[in-house]
Amino acid sequence: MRVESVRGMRDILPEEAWVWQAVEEMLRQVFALYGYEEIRLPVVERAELFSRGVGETTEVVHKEMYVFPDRKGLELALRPEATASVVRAYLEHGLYAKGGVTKLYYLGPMFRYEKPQMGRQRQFHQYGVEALGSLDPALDAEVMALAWHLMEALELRGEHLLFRVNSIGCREDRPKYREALRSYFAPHAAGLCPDCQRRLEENPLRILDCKEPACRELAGAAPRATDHLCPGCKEHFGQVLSFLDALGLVYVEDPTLVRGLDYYTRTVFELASRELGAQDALLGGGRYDDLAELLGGAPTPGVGFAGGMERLILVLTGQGVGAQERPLLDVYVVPIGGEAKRPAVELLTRLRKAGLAADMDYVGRSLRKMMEIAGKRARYALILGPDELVRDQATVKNLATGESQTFSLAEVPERLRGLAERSC
RNA sequence: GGGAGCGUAGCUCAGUUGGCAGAGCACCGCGCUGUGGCCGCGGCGGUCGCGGGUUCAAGUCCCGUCGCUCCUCCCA
Repeated sequence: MRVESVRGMRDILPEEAWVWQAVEEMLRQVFALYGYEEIRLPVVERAELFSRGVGETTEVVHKEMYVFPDRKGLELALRPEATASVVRAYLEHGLYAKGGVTKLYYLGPMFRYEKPQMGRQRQFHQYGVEALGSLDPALDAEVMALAWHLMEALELRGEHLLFRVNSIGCREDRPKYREALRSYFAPHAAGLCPDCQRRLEENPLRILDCKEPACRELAGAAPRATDHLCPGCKEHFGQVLSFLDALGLVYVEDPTLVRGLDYYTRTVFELASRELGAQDALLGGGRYDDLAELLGGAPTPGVGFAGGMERLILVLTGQGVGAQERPLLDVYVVPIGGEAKRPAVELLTRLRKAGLAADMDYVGRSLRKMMEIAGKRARYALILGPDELVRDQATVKNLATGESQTFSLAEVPERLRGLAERSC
């Protein structure tokens, strides 16, 4: 049988890849507006980075991570997310030594062993930002504003987007809140779904975002994380919300919002789209003030988020982005007869050196066919036949208007550049 | 991990109670090597996902398997 790609890992073909490039370009521009610089991280890390950072008991780590030993038996993992790597790199290279807030962004593939479906692949791609070194609630709000700015820059229609925010407190608050949840749910344990009965012991916070109707109903009246915050966390959350208001950001406070990664503290948020079906989270993030310590570094607060490229592009194409024309060639060179081949090849090179995107046929297509290809792919056809050659000329045809002009071979690249610039 | 549906040409899909493998689009050629879009004619293109089974005969029925899609789950 023919060798095929691995389940959950797909190719992004040119017809789609150019949309990715355009989106990535837009993301980079907006990141730069907020003072973020790119960091490029390895795709493979020590498995320990994630079991310590993201949490041994999280689904992402203990059920979905690609783990394998290298040839010397070192436990490695394909990264399931990038925040732990960013913090690892921050500590490893002493980026804190520069003082102030370190703002980093990344783009790249992540890996999780899940059942693939629409908007969920085993190799998927995330864009994300991390701001390290400040506890300031204004920074939480700024990170969220940046996320919203991205959506606006990409012209995502706001009515399909919902920003949810919550605070899950610090490491002192969390055990207390967990206990509060346990004692609330314990008497109703029989009414919970089997998963949640297990969660009651392991991680009662996750009962809150269970979608089982019975669990949801119970969760509705459950104690709220925001009622179990220490004074410091309460103050912080209040400040975050007031900065969000000041920035004019529309959001919903959602006391059931809990994230699946253990490193989150205080602020957590999520941006969902109604256009995505079951996998509706476009991006998610929050604060992770203990992560640096979990990884053996000095205490360093941080906030950030990560978004899924595939889902972003799904929403964008759903809104008709990418339906317009792909970038065209400037020129398609059409030689007529064998004599013209050599000058055509030479001319191609000169066109390209002049900065014009140019191509020609290499499979021996008929003149008519070459013109047809030119009409589809290029703005101009450059016809080079015996008639032109005797005069050292070429015919340039504007494929949108059908008009032709004749130029001397020597000046063709220059003249075409002039035409191409005017028509842009 | 649990549940459901679907896999036929590059793409979108027909294919009757089991009886010769089809269409449209795309691609290539010709009409028309001196000019693309329209039209006409012709052509290329298939391990019917894969492997078994039932049958005189399987795209069609049965079992398994892989893949995709949806729900659940998880999250980006």
